[in-house]
Amino acid sequence: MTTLLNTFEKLPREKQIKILDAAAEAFASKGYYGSGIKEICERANISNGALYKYFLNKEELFMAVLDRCQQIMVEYLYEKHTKIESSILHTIEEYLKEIADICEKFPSYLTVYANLGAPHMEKFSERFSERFKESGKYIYDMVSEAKNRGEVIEEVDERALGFLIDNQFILFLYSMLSDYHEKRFRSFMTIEDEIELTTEMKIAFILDSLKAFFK
Amino acid sequence: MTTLLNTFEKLPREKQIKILDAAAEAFASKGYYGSGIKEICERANISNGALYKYFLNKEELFMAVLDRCQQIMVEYLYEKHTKIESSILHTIEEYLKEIADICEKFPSYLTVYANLGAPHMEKFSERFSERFKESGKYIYDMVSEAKNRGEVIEEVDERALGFLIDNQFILFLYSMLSDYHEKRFRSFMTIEDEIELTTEMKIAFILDSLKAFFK
Amino acid sequence: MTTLLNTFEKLPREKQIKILDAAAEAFASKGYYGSGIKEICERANISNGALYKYFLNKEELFMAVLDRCQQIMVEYLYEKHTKIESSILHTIEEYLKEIADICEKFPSYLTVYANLGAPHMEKFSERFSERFKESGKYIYDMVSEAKNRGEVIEEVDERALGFLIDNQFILFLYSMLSDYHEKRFRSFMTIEDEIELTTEMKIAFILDSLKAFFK
Amino acid sequence: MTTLLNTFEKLPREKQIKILDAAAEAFASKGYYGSGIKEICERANISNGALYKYFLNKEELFMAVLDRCQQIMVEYLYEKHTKIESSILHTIEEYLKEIADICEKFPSYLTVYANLGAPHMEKFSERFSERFKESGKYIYDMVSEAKNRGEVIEEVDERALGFLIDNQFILFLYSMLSDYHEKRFRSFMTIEDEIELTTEMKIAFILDSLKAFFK
DNA sequence: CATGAATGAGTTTTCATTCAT
DNA sequence: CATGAATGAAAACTCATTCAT
Repeated sequence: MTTLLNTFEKLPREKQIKILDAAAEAFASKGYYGSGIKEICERANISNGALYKYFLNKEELFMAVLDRCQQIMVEYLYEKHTKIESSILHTIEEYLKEIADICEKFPSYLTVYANLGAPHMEKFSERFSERFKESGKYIYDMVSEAKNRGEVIEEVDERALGFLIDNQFILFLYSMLSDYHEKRFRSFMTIEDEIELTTEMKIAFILDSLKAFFK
Repeated sequence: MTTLLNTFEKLPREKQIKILDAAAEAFASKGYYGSGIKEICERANISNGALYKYFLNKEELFMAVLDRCQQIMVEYLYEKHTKIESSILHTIEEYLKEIADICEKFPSYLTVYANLGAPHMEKFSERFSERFKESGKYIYDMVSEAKNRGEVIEEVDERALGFLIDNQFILFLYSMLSDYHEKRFRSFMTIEDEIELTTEMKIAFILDSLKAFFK
Repeated sequence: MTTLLNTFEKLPREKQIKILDAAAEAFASKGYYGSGIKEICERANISNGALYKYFLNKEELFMAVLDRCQQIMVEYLYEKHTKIESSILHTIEEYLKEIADICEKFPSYLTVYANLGAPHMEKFSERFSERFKESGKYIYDMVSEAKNRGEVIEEVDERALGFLIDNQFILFLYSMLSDYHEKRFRSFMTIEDEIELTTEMKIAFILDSLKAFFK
Repeated sequence: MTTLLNTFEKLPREKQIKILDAAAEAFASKGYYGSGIKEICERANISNGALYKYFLNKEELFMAVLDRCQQIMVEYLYEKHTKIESSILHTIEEYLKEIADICEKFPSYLTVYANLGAPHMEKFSERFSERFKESGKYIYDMVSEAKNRGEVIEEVDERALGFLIDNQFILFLYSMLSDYHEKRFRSFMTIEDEIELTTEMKIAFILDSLKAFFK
């Protein structure tokens, strides 16, 4: 009488999280196809069969992880920024800090989410296309309102600036999660491998790159 | 006395390319773990055993594909731009066109390359860390020289601007290869799904976002 | 002081039947190995655990279904024919009609029963070997009495005729339950696939094949 | 370039037979769903993977076994009887002997074939429906010709007699393969369990049951 | 060298059975 | 007693890799 997902939903939240965490960790570190059900179950300390009571198959488990990704991003990123009260540069800084924060708190989920951009993940990423419109709208509004408040230089189109800012966000996010993008960051900042590259430094660097847009 | 060439290198270049193309197509569309040796051999019209004569294993084959990625990028992207003769905005435009061009010519290789950023590809991406320094340097130089020519506004740091421009390049590249990033682009440009989004429109949009930096 | 009834026997007869019906349907349509406990429980509207309170395991459940098969056959087939009052040909006709009847009333049980003949069911069919003697005896008696009444031609051995008649019964039964045997029937009657083959036609055909034995 | 079945067809006939034999034995003794691929491979002395090179899946393997069943029956049963030269009773006797013969030579295949009549095997038996027409035709012709030669009593319809004879054949076949039907046979012959029931005895019994039809 | 059949450990998934609540 | 979540061995099937020809 109950759907399969309900079996999972009936679990204590703590256990749900443990399972999703285990899956997210696996998917983040080995990718979808590289991760095995067995390993995930071991990490989550549940039996092989239990997982298939909770989820119809591996795909559904992955989807559940993606749902939690979105949940996390909404809860920690978007909901915190419903009101833009201070200057846009400050807002951007706050936003970057927030990104850094959730990347530290939920690296696996964010990684899984970030990897959706790969072409062979199209099958999974489709369900997220709606999110872009929201995200795009959010940044556009931020810029638009700032322009109304006279904070933004006249010469630039709000949408184009929004896109540019979002690109900075995205690649900052990537740099928090992948060595590859971290190295790219270092390279532009001309920081040697031995020297530590702190989040603050990265944020300052990004803000620096953007300040020409604001009065 | 030549260096001891391995069996793959002894093949006629044409056949080498055919094999690498087949592999790149598979890896691009299905990812590393999702691609099977059998399928690649069939696409390349060689026998299963032959592949293992040419490459030690799947990993080595993937590495060879990555090497060709780099080769392509050097040949088509970097070597074409050793001299910066015209205005920086024009140079950027040319560069974006070039990116669009190689994405159309070698979508699979570029896709494979683009996906290296995923954390579970770290094992493979390490060998490319050197490239960033070059790439970073190249863009930095471009900006630096433009600044010397007085094309760039004073307020912005060359490295930060270089990073920002490179971010635009990267996400433009991604948008050429993945639906996911294409949709993100559309979302910011507020273009409906039904309307075609041409490369020219994207390039114009990016240039628009950057022009505030240049006099 | 009653005998120690097991839990199943303590259930209201109605519920017992519901469970056995569910099991019989599953076993008939998917075979013993193809049927799942879960599905049976769902059909019977009982919990998974309950079934294991009633039966030691799947095998015992199957045995219980077989017992009900036998019960049904005794009740509907054998008990109805304790007295042979009319002519043997008429008795045979009545018998065939009875077979058709219970096949329509209890197709699942009859199917399960019919499939016991398969060698991989030997494990289960052993407990029925006794039944043959009864059944054989019954038919033998029928023929024997008819012979005494002078209805049967002299040249034929009662036992051999009994066997032959029983074979007709059995394959008629099979034809009521399985498409395969139905098709065989059609083939001999040279009836096209499109034309309906009624039970009456089959019975008439069988009687026709037997009438040479009777005066 | 080659279809999957061809991989199997390329094997030396001996090995093909060994694999099909192993499969037939398993399917005969445990049924389709009760038989495991692993066990079959072990019996055939091939690896698990090899089997999947030869056959797309378990179903295809089963089909191949069925094909061999048919092959055997055609080769040993039908082809031997293209001409009916002697008296029909003698022909029937020969035919029964032949059945006994192939049952002894290929018990597994015959068993698999015999079990196709079970309703849950409908999925597989469909492809054999054509065979009935042939088989029916064959027996009908045999009876028909005998009638023309004046061997058959007038009162009986050829088709009905054909059906009756075929029923005897089928249940004789079953009795060679399954204990269950063997016991049924015994019961009608009133032979004790301890006494051996030879094939000759069974054949004689059947012939006895049929002789009333022939002059 | 090239071939492609063979291997077998590994994958995802199922399911009879158990057991805490 | 009843429940249904949990178990884990076993199923069908895959695939990177090897090796006889």
